Amino acid sequence: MAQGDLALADGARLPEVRIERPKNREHGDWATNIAMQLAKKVGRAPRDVAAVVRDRLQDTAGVAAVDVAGPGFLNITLDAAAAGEIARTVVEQGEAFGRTRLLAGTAVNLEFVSANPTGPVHLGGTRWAAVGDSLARVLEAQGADVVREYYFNDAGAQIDRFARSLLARAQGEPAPEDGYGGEYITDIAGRIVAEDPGVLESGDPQEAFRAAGVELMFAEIKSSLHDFGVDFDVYFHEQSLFANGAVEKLLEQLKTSGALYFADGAWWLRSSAYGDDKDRVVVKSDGQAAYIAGDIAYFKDKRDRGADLCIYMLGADHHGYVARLKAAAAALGDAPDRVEVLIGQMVNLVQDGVPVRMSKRAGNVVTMEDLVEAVGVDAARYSLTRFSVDSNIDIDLGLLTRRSNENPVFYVQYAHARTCAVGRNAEAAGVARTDERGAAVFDAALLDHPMEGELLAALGQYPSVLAQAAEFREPHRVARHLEVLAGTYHRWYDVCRVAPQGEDEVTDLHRTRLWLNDAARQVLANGLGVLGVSAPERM
RNA sequence: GCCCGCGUAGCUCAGGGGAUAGAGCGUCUGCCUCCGGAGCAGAAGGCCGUAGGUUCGAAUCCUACCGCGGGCACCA
Repeated sequence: MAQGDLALADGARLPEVRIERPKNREHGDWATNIAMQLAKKVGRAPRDVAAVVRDRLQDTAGVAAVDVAGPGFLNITLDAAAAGEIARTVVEQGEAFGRTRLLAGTAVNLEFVSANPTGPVHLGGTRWAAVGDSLARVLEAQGADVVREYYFNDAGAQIDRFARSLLARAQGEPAPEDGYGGEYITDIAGRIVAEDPGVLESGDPQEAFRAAGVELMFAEIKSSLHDFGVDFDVYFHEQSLFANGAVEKLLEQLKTSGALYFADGAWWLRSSAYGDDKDRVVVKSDGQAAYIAGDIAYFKDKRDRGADLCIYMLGADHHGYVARLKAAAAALGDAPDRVEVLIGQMVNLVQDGVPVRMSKRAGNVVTMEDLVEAVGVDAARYSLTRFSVDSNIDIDLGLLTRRSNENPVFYVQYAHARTCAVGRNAEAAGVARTDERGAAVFDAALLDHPMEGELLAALGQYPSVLAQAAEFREPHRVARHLEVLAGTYHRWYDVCRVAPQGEDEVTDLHRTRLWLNDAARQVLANGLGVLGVSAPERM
């Protein structure tokens, strides 16, 4: 074996080479742990392997240094010119920077919110609205075709309770014991009577209140979602599944195909094969379809409409559904990974440190509109999206209503506003990204200040952050990176001027730094766009 | 009892096998002659719930236990 050669041991396979933007700037522009992974396979010490790779890499164009560090990491540092190119790339790609075609051709059906039309969207639903819409944007940024879907649950017993509650209020009686008692019930009942004064004397007043009430509630939900920046492509009515006989037809098909089995007078789905603690009844012994029958039919409908992947976002109180939905897919002969269920934890409301109970029935509901009124759409969406959905979160209403700048959305938005201010000032001082003839003036090698290196690195990390957010279905990663980027930008602003001071001459350094400033503005804007939060030019 | 999630700085939370575990808020000390001080620099603050295991390497993966939150219908 010649000096510097590496030979794999018999039967050993080459590991995947992964090279990434290191978290710590002292570890260069790019880093890889390949030497540590290879060490055993080639029978040499990790640092020795790293040294061999280093010798091969260090003459590569644009590479300033390759260092072996720690237990055997390879840290690659680019020269200023190569590292600085990212600024030009960002500006030239504009809104496209960070987007890929990784999921091109994949049709995703993303179902979220799906709150019952028995009341306004509450805080939990508001979290899914913010996170779900952002996830849709994250997936679209990777090229996926996303259908945002809202399952409108208008066929169940809770709607009967809703109708009876409305009727009772209209007659001046208290809400029934199992009904809904919020103020909005009185409000809606009043609107129904105002619109149709004879409704109480009609043949079937409860049915009249049901139809009109659902209609009004639905319109209200749609409108508050729209004001929240969330517009669904499909509002799917549960009732439509039963109305056209799709469920019955499907059930017959499943009975004969062997997907269901008959026992104790009922038809069962073998959901226990998919992690459920027991099998579930699909057709009750009285011949009626159970709720899950609708789920199966609904899933089939989504697939028939072309969805390759069906993502359901559900609250933690529905986690028991995961196995059932997977089983539903299997009953139709689909692979269980056609179904993905994202379980999000609860949002708790705290007022001055004391938990507030949220209950539609009790009427002390905190709604999407309440939150927006208190803090605005941007702060509401951002503060709900910056957390992993795996975490229970406490929202202190007192804090939010105080409009304190504890909310990081201000920090990020301010960074964006500042990039715009710097751009305006640069223009006033005669600094442009181009010369008099309109040709680009960009000399990446001039961006050699350590803070510029950090800012360039933060910009360079954005595409992989976005890709990871899509892969793990975690839009909060984008928000967190924007906070890092905003901090880096503020520090850069502090030490590197774009506009010349006083009567100083405009140089290529100023022009080149304007590219960097504008690149930061672009990435902040792109990231905020993914979160559905505005990027103000002034605040 | 069984199932899901969580447990990281005083508080709220990042961290999806790597290097010295991070941010914001809060506390303390500094920085306004010049692109927005809604900013910046620095300090203090951690047995990453506990105990084992896998690995060259674990906050991260596995097991058990403890604590917190949420579930467990031939309801919808």
